[in-house]
Amino acid sequence: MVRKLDDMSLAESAQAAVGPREVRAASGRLAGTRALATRARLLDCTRQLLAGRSYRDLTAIEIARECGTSPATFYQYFPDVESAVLTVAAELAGHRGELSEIVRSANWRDRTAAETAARDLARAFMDFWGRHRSVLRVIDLSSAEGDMRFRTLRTELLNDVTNALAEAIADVRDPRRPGHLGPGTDPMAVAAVLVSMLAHVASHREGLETWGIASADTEAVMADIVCEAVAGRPSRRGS
Amino acid sequence: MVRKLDDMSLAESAQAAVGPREVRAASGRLAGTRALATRARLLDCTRQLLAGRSYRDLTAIEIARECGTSPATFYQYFPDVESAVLTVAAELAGHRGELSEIVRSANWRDRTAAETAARDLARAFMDFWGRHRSVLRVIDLSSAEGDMRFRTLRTELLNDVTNALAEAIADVRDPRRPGHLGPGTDPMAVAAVLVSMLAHVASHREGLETWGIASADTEAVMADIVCEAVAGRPSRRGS
DNA sequence: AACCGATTCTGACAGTCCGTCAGATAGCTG
DNA sequence: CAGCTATCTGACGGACTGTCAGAATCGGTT
Repeated sequence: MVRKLDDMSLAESAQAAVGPREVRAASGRLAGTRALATRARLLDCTRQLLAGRSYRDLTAIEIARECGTSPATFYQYFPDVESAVLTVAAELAGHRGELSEIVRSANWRDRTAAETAARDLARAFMDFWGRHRSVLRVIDLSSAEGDMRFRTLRTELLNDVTNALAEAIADVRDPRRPGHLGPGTDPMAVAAVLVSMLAHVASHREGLETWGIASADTEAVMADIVCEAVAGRPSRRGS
Repeated sequence: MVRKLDDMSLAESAQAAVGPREVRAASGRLAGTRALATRARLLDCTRQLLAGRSYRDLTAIEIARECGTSPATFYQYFPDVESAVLTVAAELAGHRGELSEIVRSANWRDRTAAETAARDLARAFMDFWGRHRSVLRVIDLSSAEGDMRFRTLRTELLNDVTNALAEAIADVRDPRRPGHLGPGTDPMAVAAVLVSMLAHVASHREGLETWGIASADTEAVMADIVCEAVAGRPSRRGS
């Protein structure tokens, strides 16, 4: 019996010995070095191909070929292409701190600091999406299609920033400062909407540019909107 | 020679007799009633299946089966599954007025009217996405993947609203009214970001609800943000 | 250095889907 | 009903899926 390694990836950490969950044959053994290397190579190829082919056309055979191994080997490690992609996606969750850190470390009560933080946040989203766009696209589609594995992952990924923003909003909100979104609005809803905006614009940056809208502009606009929503608008400023 | 009908769909209108563009055999003839009916039936099934299966698993054979016809028939009308979906998607472009109308018919200089319009717009996005989510998802993915056919379509779909918003923004902008996004910001960029936000939140409504954020709240938040960005914020209001 | 057991990989196969013919069927006209 | 044309489909070669049983490889042992 060969134990499938699929679920290992979802929690690369401690609980590698979760449940037997034997999918193929005998022996509940862990993976050796060679196996781990092969698996990693397969994941690399998956990531790489995903950046080129369309998700719909990504095929198990092609991944195996690109990796210089046989299709059977692929199936040794992943039950299907989706799972391999899910695993690649799961690796992104490790970087989730990058974004929330920016939010948490800023003092949103100070106008100038807030403006800088908002700008940094927008830029960070652009960066992050730029580096991982192909994978993030798939996460988005699959989670929108209702696949809970991807939806959980997406939540995990964005949870941090969203929470951080919600906290900042709740923290800054002050009856004496005018200009916030209505006091009745749920900070979490505001945060979620902001994150959605950042994510989507980042994801379609290329399209917007094709259409004649410079990234620098969208970045600035997003920063403004974030800043307003979180820190509120000072009574005078714009033109 | 049988003429492929694929491109017909992209411009159901006048130019049905575009170019010969014979893909299969002889005779550059137009489709008869029966053919049109079959094609329409195939499109219906495509739409319907897309709502259930995941895009990745949507297969030509399945569409044909669902439709009670043979796979060969499917290929008579569409070169591949993608094209069928593209055609289904193209039909949505016909509804693009729904959204822009809301923007155009409102008087954004009047605060109350602007608030109502923004709210209506948010609701309209939610509605529209609710009705066509499965197709819109695919448009999003494919255009993000760089497929120009889908990207053009997406642009066509959102162009109207975006332009309308940009016009509204430019129109309302007035040096004496404080509270707008920086005067240097490109109205088009602002509009594009707003539309992105609306679209993405609408597309992930379900996910947000699962996560405990009520649609009514997100709707309100989006409306607020749109209103601010377009009409500017009055010097006093929130708590 | 030759052997052994466990680990890892792969050739080969049955099943399904893709995409394309040539030819069968159905509809219209006289 | 004959004849013509538009429309549909059976059937095929080729590709991908998913699963074996057995081959290749590795680490350790004598």
